[in-house]
Amino acid sequence: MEAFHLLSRGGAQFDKKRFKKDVKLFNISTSIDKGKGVTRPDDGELPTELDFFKYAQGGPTKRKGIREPEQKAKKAKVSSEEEVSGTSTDAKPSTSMPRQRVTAKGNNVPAPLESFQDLITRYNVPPRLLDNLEHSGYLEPTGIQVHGVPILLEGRDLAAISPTGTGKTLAYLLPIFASLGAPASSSNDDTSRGVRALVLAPTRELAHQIHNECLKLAQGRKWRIVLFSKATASTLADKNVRDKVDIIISTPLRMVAALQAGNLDLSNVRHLILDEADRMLDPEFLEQVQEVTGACCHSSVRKAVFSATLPANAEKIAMGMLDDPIRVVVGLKDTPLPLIAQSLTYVADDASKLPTLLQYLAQPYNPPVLVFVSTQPRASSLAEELVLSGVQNVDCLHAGMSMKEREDAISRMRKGESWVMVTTEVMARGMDFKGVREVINYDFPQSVQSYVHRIGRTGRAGREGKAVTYFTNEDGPFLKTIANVILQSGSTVPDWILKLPKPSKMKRRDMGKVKRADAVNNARRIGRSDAIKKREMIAASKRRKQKTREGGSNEADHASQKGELEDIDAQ
DNA sequence: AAAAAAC
Repeated sequence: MEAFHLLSRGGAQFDKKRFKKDVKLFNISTSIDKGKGVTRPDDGELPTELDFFKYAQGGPTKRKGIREPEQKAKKAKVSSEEEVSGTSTDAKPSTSMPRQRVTAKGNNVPAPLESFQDLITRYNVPPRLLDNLEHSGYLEPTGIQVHGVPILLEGRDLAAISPTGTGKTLAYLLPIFASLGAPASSSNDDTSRGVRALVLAPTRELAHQIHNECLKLAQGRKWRIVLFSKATASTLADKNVRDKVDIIISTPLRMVAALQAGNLDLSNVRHLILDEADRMLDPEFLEQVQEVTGACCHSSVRKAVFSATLPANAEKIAMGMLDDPIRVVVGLKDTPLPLIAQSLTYVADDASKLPTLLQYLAQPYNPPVLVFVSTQPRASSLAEELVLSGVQNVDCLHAGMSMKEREDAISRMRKGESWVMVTTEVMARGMDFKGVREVINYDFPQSVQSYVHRIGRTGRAGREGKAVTYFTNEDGPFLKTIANVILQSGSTVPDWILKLPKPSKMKRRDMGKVKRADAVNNARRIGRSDAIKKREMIAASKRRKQKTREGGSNEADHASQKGELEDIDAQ
């Protein structure tokens, strides 16, 4: 009984506090938005359509990964395939979201929603749920909600691909709430006993955020919605407590631990959601996820995967998990939103990054800024350097910190007390800080997926955003790939970057070898012209080629780089 | 390709 109290009390209290905070933040940022929106009314209309056609017709910068799915959809005019053009959403009066092309592929695709009111007329959804939507500021369904919600409500499996900040969470929570039925605590019916919905996410912060969203939308209902943690997991050892839980939000490993301890029964789960699906299907997570999905053994469990990115290998695994799935794609897969203004900044080498960032922060900027680095130590030390350099309200968040420190950092972020947040991949996915207008990739992202998710922390819910990515000579091999992604989503990149050799033909240099931390050179480099940057990058790419031909040693590489850099400096 | 995150 005590355990039971701990469980429900924790949830309820947190709910109210969070709810108020979120509402405040939300109101402030929307009012700012309206002002901005007026000055640029056409935003969001141009880029989406233009870009699709540019690449569908095979422009000079076409990319295989983007063209393929679109072409397939056109070639195979099978009756079971349905293409929904943007026109279905065009009819709507006014949405804060930019219009995006939607394709829904699969057997008997349910008709999209016209509005949230449709939920009452078509699916008998309790009006209270719609009230909660309205109170939370959700007035018009987004593309993924319009298409995804009916699919889930009609009990179909779904693979949903929709850009960052386009309302995926609501798209899967709404159907869960609409079809969950009576709370387990007030029911003797076996079918509504115990956990009936499970949402898996890759980080605790994201699980936490999803949980808050749940509490907001489920207000007035007596469902027990549990954010799985060490404390809550242990309370579930009591079967009486366990049977009264309706929804669990968790990271995979926590679930695995509880399953193995025998403290968890997932045999009545009817809704299973993988958020950030491609991340969850990464080799390191896959086994854990499979163990959890395996434990969801009810014959009528419906599964859905959601992400803004879904590389081919992840999609294959996902589709294998789903039963007669419908695949919905909003916008272009693996592509950032056009309303994020993206740019690349050349910084020559690692030592040049800090002065560049300090210079940036010395000018007026839009806090909070999210700064992404590649490792935990780099996050800590950069944050420290910024503080020492006199930058105000610097925060740091990575998974090496204690849970308390992590929670505090998030809370400062939510309250707007953080101006510069230095972080790792832990924050790259799913986190929704409505105020974030700028993202800086201090360290070059390690994949297109990472890039798309990182910069997707801004430009959320129809707002504009700005993303800057630093690149060094060492980042050359992946520069063109990211440049193409930028181009594809409506931003521009310097011509000379697009003329770099193909990434596939370059071999990545061994890292950590040549670190020229010459402060004088660094200071000079920051102000260099494009022409010089171009020379340096091409020289770097030549060195890489030569090195792969020779299979060269460290010293040889060092010497040749030094020589070439000195040549350039001399001019 | 590679670090991060998951407990």
